Amino acid sequence: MPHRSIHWFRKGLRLHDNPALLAAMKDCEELHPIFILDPWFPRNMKVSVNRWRFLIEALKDLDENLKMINSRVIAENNGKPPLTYVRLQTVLASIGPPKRPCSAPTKENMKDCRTPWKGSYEEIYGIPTLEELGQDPTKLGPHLYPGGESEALRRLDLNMKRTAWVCNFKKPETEPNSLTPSTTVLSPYMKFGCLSTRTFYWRLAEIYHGKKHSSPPVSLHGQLLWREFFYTAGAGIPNFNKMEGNSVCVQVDWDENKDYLEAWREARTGYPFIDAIMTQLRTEGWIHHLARHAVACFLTRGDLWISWEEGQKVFEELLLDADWSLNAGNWQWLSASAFFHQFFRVYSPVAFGKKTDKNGDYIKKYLPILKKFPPEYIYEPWKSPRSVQERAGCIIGKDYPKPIVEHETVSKHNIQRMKAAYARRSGTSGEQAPKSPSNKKGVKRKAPSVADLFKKK
DNA sequence: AAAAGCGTTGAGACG
DNA sequence: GCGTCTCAACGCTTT
Repeated sequence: MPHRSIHWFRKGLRLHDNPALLAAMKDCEELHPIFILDPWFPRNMKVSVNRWRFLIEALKDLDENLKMINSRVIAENNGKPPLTYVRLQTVLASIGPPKRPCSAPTKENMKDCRTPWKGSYEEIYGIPTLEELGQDPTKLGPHLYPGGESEALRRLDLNMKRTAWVCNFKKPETEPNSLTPSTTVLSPYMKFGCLSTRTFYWRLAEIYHGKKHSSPPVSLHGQLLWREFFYTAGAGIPNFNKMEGNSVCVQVDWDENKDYLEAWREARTGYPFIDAIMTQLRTEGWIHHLARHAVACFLTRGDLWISWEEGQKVFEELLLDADWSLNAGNWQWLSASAFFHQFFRVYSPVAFGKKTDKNGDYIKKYLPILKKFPPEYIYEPWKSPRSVQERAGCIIGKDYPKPIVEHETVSKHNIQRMKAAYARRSGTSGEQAPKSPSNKKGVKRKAPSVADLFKKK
């Protein structure tokens, strides 16, 4: 049976002739090789610097050798995670497609296998209710995406039935503000592993077979590759969910602005498109990818100049599909901190939504207070004459906030601030993509490293 | 219109 | 003549 294992390296600091390590890897889907450097040791045992050097070298060598047999993508790219999608595709082309999924276990598989089950099982190990978890069920939003494998497979089937839609799928052409999702919303199921990536991949491959179909990066296959793209980045780049100590992340002098951050999080920026998206996020737990673009750009480089790490926290809390690497990676992308560098391309919180929803029906759905505004003012209600606001039963500044910033002004200013941040990056002599990723000094970590644990005390 | 950086490519230096 | 390295130019970037 597939399982996870921990291999505790104590004295056998080697890969060769290591039966315990081999046994740990057998049918193992997740291996955690560990060595315990007990801080007690240096405090209580006198060990010469020569011996320490020997141990450190042994651990480094072990670490390198373990990496060699792991992380195939990253290894294929000379030990560095691919920083562009094209590069990832090149690497994947040499690795080939993923393995076929294995079939689900049946009663037959369980024939000779017992599950010890006592009467008190439910009571002791049963799944807790929301109340028992300290959650308030009255705060629940609409139940649009029920959890679980059964729903995942049902949803997959439903989507895969539309073969023409699947073959023509181009992500940038789907709509961020349609009233029902314009994409599959399989991401929460992927995040929790209710749906296997390989199952999804091969279902698509079967549908594509012999037909004309879209390709990565915009196709559905392409979406799965984006996931791999950020997974390799998240696995291979230290401090990937932070700006500081993150080698691919542009160091930006973000503001701390509690009021702006709260306004953004609580859907009262005064920009209906932004606030509608943030409302959908809070109530339903899923928003379209391009809607994420719009609010992420607004929070960071576009308008509010607040660190992407703050946005990351809010998404982590509210998104059903929040996935560590994808969340960190996409926030860096949208804030032009990494992967994407054309910071002068700023989403307009007014114009962007209009492209696919002239009427503002999406805004009216999530911000019903604005529903009586005519289409020409729905994206910019503060521009409407008083009489229009009265007729709509919504006075701007009283019933719905005025814009907290003036987009035209702040976005221009922020582009200049981005430009300065990039100039500092290339200007400061040191940090220019070091040759080997291992030899970067001066990198500060926030999480305590092993070394930190040995410093002081 | 231009703003940036990644990765590739091709030319040239070097051994 | 050949392989390796360095450098600058260029094309591309999910909207």
